[in-house]
Amino acid sequence: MSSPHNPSQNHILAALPPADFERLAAHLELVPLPLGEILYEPGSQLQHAYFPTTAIVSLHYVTESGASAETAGVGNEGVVGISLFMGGDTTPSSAVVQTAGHAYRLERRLLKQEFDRGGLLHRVLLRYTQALMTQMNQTAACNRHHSVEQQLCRWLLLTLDRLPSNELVMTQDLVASMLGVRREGITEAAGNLQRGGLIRYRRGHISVLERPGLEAAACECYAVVKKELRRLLSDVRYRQDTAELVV
Amino acid sequence: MSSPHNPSQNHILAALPPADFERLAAHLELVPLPLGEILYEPGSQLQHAYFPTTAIVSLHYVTESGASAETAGVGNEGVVGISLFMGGDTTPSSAVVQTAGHAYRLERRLLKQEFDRGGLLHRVLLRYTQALMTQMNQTAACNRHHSVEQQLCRWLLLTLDRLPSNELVMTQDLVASMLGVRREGITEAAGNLQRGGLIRYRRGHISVLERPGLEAAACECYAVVKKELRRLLSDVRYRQDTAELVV
DNA sequence: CGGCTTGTGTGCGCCAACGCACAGACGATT
DNA sequence: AATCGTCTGTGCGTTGGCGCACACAAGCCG
Repeated sequence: MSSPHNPSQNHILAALPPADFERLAAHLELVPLPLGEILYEPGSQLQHAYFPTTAIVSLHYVTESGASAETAGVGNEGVVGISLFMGGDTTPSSAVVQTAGHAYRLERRLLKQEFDRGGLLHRVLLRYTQALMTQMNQTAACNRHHSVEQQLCRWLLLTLDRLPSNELVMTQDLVASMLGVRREGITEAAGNLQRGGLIRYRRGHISVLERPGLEAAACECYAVVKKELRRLLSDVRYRQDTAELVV
Repeated sequence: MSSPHNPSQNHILAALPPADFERLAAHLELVPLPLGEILYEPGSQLQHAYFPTTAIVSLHYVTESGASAETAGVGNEGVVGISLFMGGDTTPSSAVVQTAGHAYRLERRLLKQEFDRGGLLHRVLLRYTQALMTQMNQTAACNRHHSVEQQLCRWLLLTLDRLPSNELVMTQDLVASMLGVRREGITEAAGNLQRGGLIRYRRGHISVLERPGLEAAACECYAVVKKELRRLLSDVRYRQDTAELVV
């Protein structure tokens, strides 16, 4: 009887105490996020914050010469639109849907209002923002010092952690543009991983076969980001995810 | 009669309305920050927030293999210790003094207290944090796509903007470790810039001769960061910097 | 003034990643 | 079942940055 969608699928929303949650729930609007949809671009004034449930959004910067690089990703653990409550309203970066799915969105004014109440949402959003900073930090260091293959592993793991299955729908070309490297570089790195039995892929589908192996092949950055996310969001209360699968 | 030091030399403190400022002023402690001093490291629990006046602090991450990379810098425009009010208390990165000087420090509890009042400090700190994120973002993209020489220019400009003079005391070795590149890479890039008449250096001293030229040689990242800093902190009121030079 | 520490210049060989070009292979479509 | 667009494999030559080794120079200090 219930929809397969539920705001509690997003960890931030799930962390709210019932009172706060109910106050927001009425204003949360479920929206589909198709692959490639742009949530915001450098100049644009963001109108909503997005709390992904099944979608994954990539935050990245596009250089003047057209090259791009992801600096962080956002899935059901977070929210897109930090700048709304941080006070800047916009950012020089962009947000693009990397994996199609759904998100609940909340109008800018309502988010601000709730944030300014200073309740748990305030606390959780700031902690999440810090986790996001860790991700950016780590991406910066990773871009400087780690190989494409290591970075691919890191990225696959981070993406996987935001998905229910162990398969992601993603062409090598797309992955390359996320990491800001050549498509051929991904072909080669992914080939190595496949030969090693860690992953398997075919035309736009990548599945992870042996997770521990992937973790070993990844640089430390994955673990650092993961650990920090857990640390920062663990002591907030989590609402049971009561979404029943509709069959 | 007055000390050459004044909390208003820090832009964040200077932005506070008199009432808030006075409340804090009594608890601000002027501390010298010698080159190389470590304000925090990955595991450590930070006890104070630091508001630099003349010092510059480098936020960076050290990889398992010992390589390091700066992800952002903090001078008199900002504050070291974001995690104190963001709620995480620590971070996986480090903060090291890059240019010796002074800072005012504020005890953790007092900072939190004032932050939680929800006054202007709250607002300014969050906006500053967003600016800091922009810096990290940009560093990530820059590390991926821009040349060592471009990055050197960006870094020189950002550092210069935090100093009163046009000379910085800094060995090439140190610059290299900031950018996470080889010392020889800096020698070469700096040599080019010197031949082009943009800078001049001698054993640990770098002076900028032609700023516009440097800006032209830098990648866009400098301008993006600078513009965002201005945008985010411009509409807050600034106390006059009344520090009189003591002769 | 001479010596020593500490920066800086330079010349290798090396390698990861790049840019380009094209062949092949998959799988959806009709 | 044939077709065609899209995705993937591979093979170049090129290059920016790395790692190492060592020569030299600047300036502090006795």
